[in-house]
Amino acid sequence: MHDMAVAEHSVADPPNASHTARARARAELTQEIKAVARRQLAESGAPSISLRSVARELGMVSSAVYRYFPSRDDLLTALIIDAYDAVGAAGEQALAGSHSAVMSRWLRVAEAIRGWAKANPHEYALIYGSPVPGYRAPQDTIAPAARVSLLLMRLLVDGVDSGEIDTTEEAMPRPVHADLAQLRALAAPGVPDVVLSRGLAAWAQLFGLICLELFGHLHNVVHDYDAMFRHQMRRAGQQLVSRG
Amino acid sequence: MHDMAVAEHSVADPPNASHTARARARAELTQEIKAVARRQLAESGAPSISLRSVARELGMVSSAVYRYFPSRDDLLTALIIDAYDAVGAAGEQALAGSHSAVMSRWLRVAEAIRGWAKANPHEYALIYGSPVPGYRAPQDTIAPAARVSLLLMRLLVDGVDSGEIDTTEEAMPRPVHADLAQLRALAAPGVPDVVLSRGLAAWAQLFGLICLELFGHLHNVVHDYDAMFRHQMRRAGQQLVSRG
DNA sequence: CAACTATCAAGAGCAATGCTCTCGATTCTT
DNA sequence: AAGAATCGAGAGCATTGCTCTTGATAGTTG
Repeated sequence: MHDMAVAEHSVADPPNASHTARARARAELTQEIKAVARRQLAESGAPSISLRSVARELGMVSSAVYRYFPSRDDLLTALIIDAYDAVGAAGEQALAGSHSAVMSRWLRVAEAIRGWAKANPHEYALIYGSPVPGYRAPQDTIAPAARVSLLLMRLLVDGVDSGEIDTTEEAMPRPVHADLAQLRALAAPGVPDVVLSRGLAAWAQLFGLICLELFGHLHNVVHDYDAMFRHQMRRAGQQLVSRG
Repeated sequence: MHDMAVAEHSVADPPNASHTARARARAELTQEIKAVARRQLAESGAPSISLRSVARELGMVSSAVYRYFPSRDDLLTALIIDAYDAVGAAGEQALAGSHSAVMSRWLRVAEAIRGWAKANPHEYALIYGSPVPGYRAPQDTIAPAARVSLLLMRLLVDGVDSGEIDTTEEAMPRPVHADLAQLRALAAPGVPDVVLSRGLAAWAQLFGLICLELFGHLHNVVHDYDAMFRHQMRRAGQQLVSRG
C-alpha cells in the first residue's frame, strides 16, 4: 500500500545502489549516524539530539552529516521508524510460535510492550508521546507504526475463530459501526463490531497505563508498577474476551 | 500539603509585595509574558517557545525577561501549572452543581477533559505528553496536577455512598491492595479496592484514548472521533459502576 | 528630605545550534 | 580516459539560552 520499502536513506540514492564501494560506505555511515543518535536519544531524550554532536562523535564535520540526513527532523524520523519497528518486533517475539490461549497471549504482548517501553523510555516517548517536530506523520512511519497494532488484530481474529472471545452482538452507534466496519475490512476479517470495540478499549487502556506510568502521572499513587500493570491488564483481558 | 500557594513568580518576590507600583508592574508583566508564551505554545507547540521572541513581541530585550523567569524551563513550568489548572477547571465546571447519576457525571467529565484537550492540543501535550525538559516534576506542579484526578475520586466516593457503584469484593494481589489502600486513605475514604481499581482502569482508558486521538495514532482508523469517544467512555462508565 | 539599597531595562557577549554554500578531492559512469 | 556525480571540509549566517555589566529608577530608611 504505502511505500514502506525505502525508509532507509533520506537522501535520494544513486540509481544503481548497493554494490559499489561508495554505496556500501554510505549505508554503513548512515547506520553509524543513526546509532550515535539513538544512543544520545536513549541517554538524554529527543530534544537534546544534535546533528553537530553526532558529527563530532563520528569525527566528521557537521555539514557532512547533511549528505546523509537532509535535516535534523529527517534523522528523528528515521529513529521514529526504527522505534516503531523495535516495539513491533518486541511484541511479535513475545508470542512467537505460541498458540496458547488468547488471554495469556494478550498478557504476554502487553508485558512485552511495557517492557520495551520501560527499557527505552525516550524512544517510547518519541513515538507515543507528544509529536516532536511540526506534527509529522510522513508516509514512511505509518506502516511500521501499524505493525504493533496488527498484533492485537491477529489476536482478535484468532480469538473469534477459536470461540474464546464472546461475540454476543450489542447495540452500536451508526458512525462507530462505520469505522469498525472499515477497520474489519482492512485488518480483521470476521471480527464483529463488539469485539473490535473492546479491542480498542483494551488498546487504549494498555497505552494509557504505560503513558501514565512512564510520564510520571502515577507518582506517589502506584508504587509496585509491575503488579499494578499486570493486574490491570488481566482485567482488561477479561473484558476483552468476555463482555462485561 | 505541598506549597502550592506560591506558584506565580519564579523569582523571589520582595518581602513587601503586592501594593507598591513596582510590584503591580511586575505582576502585570509576569502575566503578559506568560500570555505571549501561551499564545506561542498554542500556535506552534512547546519546543518553539523562545524567550527571545517573547521578549521581542513585548518590546523588551531578552535579558529583561530573565528578571521574571530565571530560565526557559521556569517559564514552561509556569505554563504547565496553568494548563493543569485549566483542565482541572474545565472538569470541575462540567459537573458544577450537578447531582445527577454517577454515570452521566462520568460522561460529562470525560467529554469536558477531551474537549479541553482538543481545544488546546499543545497544552495537553505539554502536561500529558512526553515530559519536555529533563524529566521535571517540581513540587509546584503536583498539586495542580492532582486537581483533575480528585474529580474522579469524588465521583467514586459519591457513587459508593449512593450505592450506584457495585462494590462486590474481588480478589486482589497483595501489592495492588497496598497501593489502593494508600490511595483510599489519601483521597477516597470508604471506596473499596475493586472500585479504585476500576477507577484507575477508566482513567487510563480516558487518557489513553485522548492521547491516541490527539497524537494521531488513530489516523485512518477512526473518523468520527466524537462518536467513538462517546461510545468508549459509555462502555468505560458501565464497567466502572458495575463490575464486568 | 536626603542617602542608601534593591530592582529594573538595556546592551554586549559567549557558546551552541540548524542549516547553506563553496571548494577541492575522490569515486563512479560512460 | 573524460565527464559527471558524490563526498568531506570549512567558513559563514541567523537564532537560541544565558551571563555580566552599566546606568537609571523606585523603594526604603536615616
